[in-house]
Amino acid sequence: MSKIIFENVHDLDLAQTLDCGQSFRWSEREDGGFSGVAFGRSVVVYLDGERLVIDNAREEDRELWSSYFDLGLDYGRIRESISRLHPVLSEAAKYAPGIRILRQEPYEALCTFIISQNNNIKRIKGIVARLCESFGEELPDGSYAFPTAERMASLEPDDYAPLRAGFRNRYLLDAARKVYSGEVDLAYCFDAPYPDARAELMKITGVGVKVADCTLLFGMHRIEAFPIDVWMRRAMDALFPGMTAGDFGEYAGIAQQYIFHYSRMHPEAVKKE
DNA sequence: ACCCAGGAAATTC
DNA sequence: GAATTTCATGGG
Repeated sequence: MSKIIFENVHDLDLAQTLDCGQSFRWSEREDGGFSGVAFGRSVVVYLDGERLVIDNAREEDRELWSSYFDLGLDYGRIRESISRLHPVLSEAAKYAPGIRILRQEPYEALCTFIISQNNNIKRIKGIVARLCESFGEELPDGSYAFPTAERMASLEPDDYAPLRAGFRNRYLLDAARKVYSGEVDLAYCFDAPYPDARAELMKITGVGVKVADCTLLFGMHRIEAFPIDVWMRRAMDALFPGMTAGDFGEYAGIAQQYIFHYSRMHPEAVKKE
């Protein structure tokens, strides 16, 4: 195992990106790095100036990690572009300029955002951790991969009880079975027209518009997606009255992340009364 | 005891 | 059909 190093990395802040509610599998270490698992690889990542270091990684996975952190996209340019759309959006973008949209595993994004509904980030992380420890493959360092749809589809509803995910248990099972059987085609969602991709995911019980949008944004890198949850609803009402998802352009998903993060950091600015 | 949490299904009007 | 209630669980 060795280090993969990416030079001249801009517009990346690991805390803003890994701890902003798009992924639930990273935890910050004492030394400021983050440890986590993606694509069945357990690594530690940290920033050293403009060098992004992926530790405990294999050199052959260089492209995988470049893709995961979306290093091919110029976020500085995009931020300039969307900042011109609205002055408040410009403020929000300035507040967390290091957010990037990760390219997570589609099935993992699907499951974690099913778990996210009517839930909070701290508890989501706990349920996801128990899901991986219960049904995911154990990795050499003792951590766990995200479970496969095949494994999850083979279980019975009662097997999900230890996750303490409540009413979401049957949603997870339905997602696993439809993905494993091919009834829901995740690969199709990468390139299909947006409404069709969304409809494909909504064939799953427990997947509505918002969970579908999050899955498309964080699992299929459909950055035109603009998920609206309770925080975004408040922000839209308070800061962008009259505007809709379509007004935020082809990079709406990135704008959405700036707004979501800004709203959570400034609850008084968006909460009514 | 009550309210809320990166919602969606089930029920009721 | 649109509006309201319910759904588990845990923390404040």
